[in-house]
Amino acid sequence: MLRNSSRGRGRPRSFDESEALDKATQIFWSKSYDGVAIDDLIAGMGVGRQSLYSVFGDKRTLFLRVLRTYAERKGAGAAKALFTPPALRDAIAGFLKHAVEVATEEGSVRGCLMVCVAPLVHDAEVRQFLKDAAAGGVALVERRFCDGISAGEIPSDFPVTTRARQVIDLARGLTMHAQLGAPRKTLLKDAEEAAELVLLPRRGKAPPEA
Amino acid sequence: MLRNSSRGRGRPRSFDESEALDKATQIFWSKSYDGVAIDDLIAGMGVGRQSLYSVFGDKRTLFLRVLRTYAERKGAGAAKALFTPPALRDAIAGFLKHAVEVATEEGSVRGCLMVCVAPLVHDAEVRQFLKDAAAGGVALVERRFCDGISAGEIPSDFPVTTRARQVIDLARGLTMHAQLGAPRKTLLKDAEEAAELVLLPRRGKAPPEA
DNA sequence: CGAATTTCTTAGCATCTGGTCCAAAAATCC
DNA sequence: GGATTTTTGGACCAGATGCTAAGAAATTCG
Repeated sequence: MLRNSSRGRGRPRSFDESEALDKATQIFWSKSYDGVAIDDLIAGMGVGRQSLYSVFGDKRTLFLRVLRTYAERKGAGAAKALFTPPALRDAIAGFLKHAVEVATEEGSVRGCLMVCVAPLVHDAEVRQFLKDAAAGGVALVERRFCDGISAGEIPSDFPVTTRARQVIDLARGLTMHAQLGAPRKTLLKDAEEAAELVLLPRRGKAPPEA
Repeated sequence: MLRNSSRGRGRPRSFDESEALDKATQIFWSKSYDGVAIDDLIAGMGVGRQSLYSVFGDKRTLFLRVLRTYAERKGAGAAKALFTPPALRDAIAGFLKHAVEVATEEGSVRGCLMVCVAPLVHDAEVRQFLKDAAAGGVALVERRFCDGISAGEIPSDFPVTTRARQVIDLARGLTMHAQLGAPRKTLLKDAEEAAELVLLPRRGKAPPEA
């Protein structure tokens, strides 16, 4: 019953746990929870049925773990894209472009687990996770806006929370377009335009000097 | 084999076709294609199994019909919200608010069939339909922007296509928030703010006089 | 009324679903 | 080598799945 994570007494595993998890991610991503049969997972992950259940638990548990891992990774990438560039404008554009790049990666599935798949999993825990993740994303962008205010790149009355939410919405929109098959090139341009939009000063304010 | 749509020779129908279709819409909407079993439809639509198949075809066909009907209705509502108000700003705000209202209607399911459910139906025809519908939505908003240019409400270099796409993206974002449980009041405010954002003049241009 | 036509009801089918059981295999510890 | 521990592979299960078949019921036409 116990796990043989690294070295134990029993028979060694014939698969790599995190590798199998990545495979599972792709499977859920491409077939969307309900469309995935256990047999799909077995075939795609290279794990026997019994091993799957004893290592990852049942389907729902596995999906939750996949979702958490995915979110963690994506969150890290987003944060990097957001806080690395010194200029606010590059940061926001980079954030949106990052979303596009992830959603249009070659060899992977189009779209995004959290935008296109998870929202309609009929499960309270999944829903709560998504809420929290969305709030986290907004908070991240908001923080970056605040940094921009400190740096004098945007006026101090910039509606940081509202605009942060809008950035997330636009990112979602881009991701959905990606899933529907829009070409990466177009989407990257849209991302730039979205960044430009969301950085516009409020009505009645003069634009800041670059 | 033939249909007894209004008056014919055989036994009369015991259900109203379009009423049953509305029920089906609600069912798909709340349980998302894969989650719907034929028995759910039978129970929810008040139609016998055999009748369901002979009148509506199989599950996929029924869903497609539901989707088309839904889209038609929603498109009409959106056009009305968009072209009724004389002021451009009210039109855009109204469009977004309309989306929110539909997505948060009491007694109905939260969200939107076309935003939250259909995107992950793994079917070429459905996907094409969604693409076309999205393009149609963008075109509608774009046309309204053009009217706004004619009326002198926005400058003639206003990026109508880009902004139209962004309006649709923001509407989608609002809808997804609705599905995740955001209160209508908040969403309506967000819709106003989104309208404001998307009507901002481009950088370097002075705002137009009201 | 009887023939024709259409819909309704019940039963059933083959397949797939998520999940469990159990014995064999492969490693370590003594 | 033998006991112990863990993973593996396959058989298996009860229930749900989408869909079809066959006959009874309800209506119109002659």
